[in-house]
Amino acid sequence: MGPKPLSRLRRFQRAVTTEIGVLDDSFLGRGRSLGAARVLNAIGHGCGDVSALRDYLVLDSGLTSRLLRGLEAEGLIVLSGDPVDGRRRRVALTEAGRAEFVAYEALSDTRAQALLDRHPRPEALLEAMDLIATAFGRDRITLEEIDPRDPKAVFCLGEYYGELSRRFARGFDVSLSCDPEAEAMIAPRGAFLVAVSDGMPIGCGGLKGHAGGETAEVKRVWVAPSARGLGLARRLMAAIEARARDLGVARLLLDTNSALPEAVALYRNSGWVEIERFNDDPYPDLFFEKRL
Amino acid sequence: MGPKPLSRLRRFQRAVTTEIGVLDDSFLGRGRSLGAARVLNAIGHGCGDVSALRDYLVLDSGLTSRLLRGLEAEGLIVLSGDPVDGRRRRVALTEAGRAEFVAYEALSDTRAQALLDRHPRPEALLEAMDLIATAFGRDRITLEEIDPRDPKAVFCLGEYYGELSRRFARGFDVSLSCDPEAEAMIAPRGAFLVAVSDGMPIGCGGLKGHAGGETAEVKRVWVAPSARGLGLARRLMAAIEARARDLGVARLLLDTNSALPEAVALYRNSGWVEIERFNDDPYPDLFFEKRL
DNA sequence: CCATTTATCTGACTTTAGTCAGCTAAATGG
DNA sequence: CCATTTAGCTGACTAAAGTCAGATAAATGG
Repeated sequence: MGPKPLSRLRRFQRAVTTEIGVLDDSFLGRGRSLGAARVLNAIGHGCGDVSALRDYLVLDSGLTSRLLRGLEAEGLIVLSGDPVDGRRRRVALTEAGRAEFVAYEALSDTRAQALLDRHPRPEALLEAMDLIATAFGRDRITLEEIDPRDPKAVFCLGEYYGELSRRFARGFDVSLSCDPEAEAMIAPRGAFLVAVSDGMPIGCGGLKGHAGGETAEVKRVWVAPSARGLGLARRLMAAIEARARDLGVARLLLDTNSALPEAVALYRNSGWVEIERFNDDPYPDLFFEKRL
Repeated sequence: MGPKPLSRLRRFQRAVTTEIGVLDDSFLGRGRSLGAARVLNAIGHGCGDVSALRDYLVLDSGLTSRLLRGLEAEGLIVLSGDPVDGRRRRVALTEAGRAEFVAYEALSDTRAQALLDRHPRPEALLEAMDLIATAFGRDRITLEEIDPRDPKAVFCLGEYYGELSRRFARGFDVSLSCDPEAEAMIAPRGAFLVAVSDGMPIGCGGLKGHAGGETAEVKRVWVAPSARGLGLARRLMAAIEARARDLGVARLLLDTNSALPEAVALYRNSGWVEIERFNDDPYPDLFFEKRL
């Protein structure tokens, strides 16, 4: 019998606390206490008001106040009253503060890079890190409707195409497939959704509509390998269907390939019905329909 | 262009510091400071003398002394002089100390279990954790010569057989293969090595010898998926060859299968020469020799 | 308008972590 | 044997983190 799950988790904990602890050290060494550096960093990352800061860093209100006073005295931040609620205070970096923030970022980037450089196969390491980060943050995965030409969307589509060319026996070439024009996947004709976990795009799905059409197509549904098994594809499909209903679509179509059995299984057990081929795209070999 | 390696690493860092921080909290909440709890824990995990403790926890000698004094006053530990070196001091848990240690362990096990339970596919998560823990601790991977019936060896062999049955088109059944008797892989006839990373077995390899024989066979070389790409197989092979030389072996043999191309490539580029079939085991289809 | 709540600030305080110099006793290397 | 090194102990000290009880001013709910 091998190592138990708990002992594996504990081993991971030991490994990570030492290695990742080194990254946290980059908050020291600029003549400021860890607390002050953490506050400066949180502000740099967009914590615009004091109460948000307290919540984020889980600090006592007295302590927060004192740390802010210190940074203010150094000329790194400016505090101002909130125009809406006079009790609240807003906080922003000064020019000097931004410079300090950038210096901290550079420091921890250097250390992070060193950590990656020491490793012979960084890509495998990063994939494992993505999986863990996504798993830990899975309650905070959000779906956002964006332009399909947005960098996040472009990233997802690129990964999607790459995966198809790996999984299809004869590869995949976008230019041979019916690549929908961007306008077809933007409201009011259609929509494009990305799933985002802590700023990182981990899945997508498009609704390709026709002007005023009652029929639309679901296209480009993809979930990052690190996010599989979390029910994200189902959630994306549900969101696309809901959005289609909003846009007045009565009938949804999609085409897919039997080389993607997980996707096919999902369609079959969520109300989709197999139909005859409805286009002459060379890649799909399975066609589905769903009435909304 | 997708997320950069650094931002992926930083995202991992954020995810892990919050989630793993929760596990560290289990060191609080028993009325003792974090430092004292860490010391108690290290002793419970086998830090038998004070200098080892200091090294492990990276503590100042004065601070260590004070923390030990505190635990001693609570009646949780006993200090004694080292019989060999009178300057050193040995430390052990008392009955009460062991009870406290167990209570801490139970606390963090509960939290760790909760973390695993929240996840829909714990096995994928644990595999990613193993990969990261092994990668971070790769400078501390040790090779140990053990009895092939030791639980660590048995675990590795089980994983090895499982992998063969997955990779061979017609599966793998140990009973049909020439399973070496344990004595053949124990000195002076042979040897069995395991690679250990922070207590976890992550690879193995056996040297199967004949009594007083000049020829021996390399068997059961396996590296855990989480440890691949670190050059561990090469290191194991080198250690087995060195051990073979020590035992007076002049010629090494091994059989393998073309379904394991990484292994075959390793043999070919490290001095092994392909030869004719030398046994009637049904599984191998490639045979190698190396003169020492 | 008034009582209550909320966000922030201040001063006084404690605990913890960690440093440093100096001490003792044992071991080590000629 | 003696000078030096090493392991551990102690006391004095500092910095950081965190707690707590008010104080103040603005918002909120009748």
